[in-house]
Amino acid sequence: MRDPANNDERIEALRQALHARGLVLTPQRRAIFRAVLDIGEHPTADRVHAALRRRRIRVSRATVFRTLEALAGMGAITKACHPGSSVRYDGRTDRHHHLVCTRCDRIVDFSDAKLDALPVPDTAGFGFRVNELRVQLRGICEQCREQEEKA
Amino acid sequence: MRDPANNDERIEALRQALHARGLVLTPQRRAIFRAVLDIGEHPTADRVHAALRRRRIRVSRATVFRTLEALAGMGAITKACHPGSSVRYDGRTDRHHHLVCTRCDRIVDFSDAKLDALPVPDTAGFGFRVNELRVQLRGICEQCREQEEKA
DNA sequence: TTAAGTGCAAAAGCTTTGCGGGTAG
DNA sequence: CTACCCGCAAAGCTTTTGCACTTAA
Repeated sequence: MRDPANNDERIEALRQALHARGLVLTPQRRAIFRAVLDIGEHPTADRVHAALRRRRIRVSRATVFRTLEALAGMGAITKACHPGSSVRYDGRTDRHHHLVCTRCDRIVDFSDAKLDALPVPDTAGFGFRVNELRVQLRGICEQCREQEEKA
Repeated sequence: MRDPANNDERIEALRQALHARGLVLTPQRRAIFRAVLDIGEHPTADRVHAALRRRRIRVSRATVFRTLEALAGMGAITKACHPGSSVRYDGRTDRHHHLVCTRCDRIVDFSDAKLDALPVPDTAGFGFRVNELRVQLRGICEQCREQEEKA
């Protein structure tokens, strides 16, 4: 997600998606969206807010929460599944998979052609309309392992 | 998780796991553990606390939070990955998979032999020690779809 | 005696909501 | 004018922490 040309495309797509709903791409929305794409690491709302402040972009916390929720609602970004206690947003909307550290809740993207080719299993009877299949590899990340060794 | 004989086995296993760490299976810990197993639906700490109160079992909120965290830490239960904003616990520790509703954060277990047989992809270079592979099917649950149709 | 365990209440962290003022069509 | 939009502050959740008291080895 550090391809600036692609980011421009996605911002343009966002503008259109907003417009289709009678909404506007404000400077705040643009900045919040860009921040999620730039940070990459499945940030929390608070992390996005902090990143914006560091860049001297003034946006209120409430607007960050509202906007991230709205962007996720219209599919411009997604919510990442995680074992922790605050919502994590994901700039990627394409099919991909996650390594999840069960110690520190870190989430790292990875891709795997075989996994991408997996057919969605039959889950009729559960009443779900399934939109996508994602694989999670749960484990312990390098940093947590190092910390563990000290103790 | 509604097999009472199995629950008894698991409580006995928990007693031993605690004992191995110099800890004790107190009435509170037993009740909290049983509640997670009985509820089944990947409850939050607060949901466990409410369930216990409904059964007239008095346990403080702090103890519920502390205990669930400890049980997860020693592997007696797990944390479920979810897109929401509060920790979800899972009584199951065996390999299984989840349907996740991206609208209401409902989590439903499902099993699939083919998925269980999936080899863990090569993720050398990420520094993770991977312990398990889980598949998530993200979508919209029946209740949310019905609600959607009304609107 | 000592360490573990719990409840309570306060603190801390995360998220939503209500409202007032601003702004663009 | 009328929505939309944002910031602010308050309210509402969720989770952790400090402390006092109890209990069991």
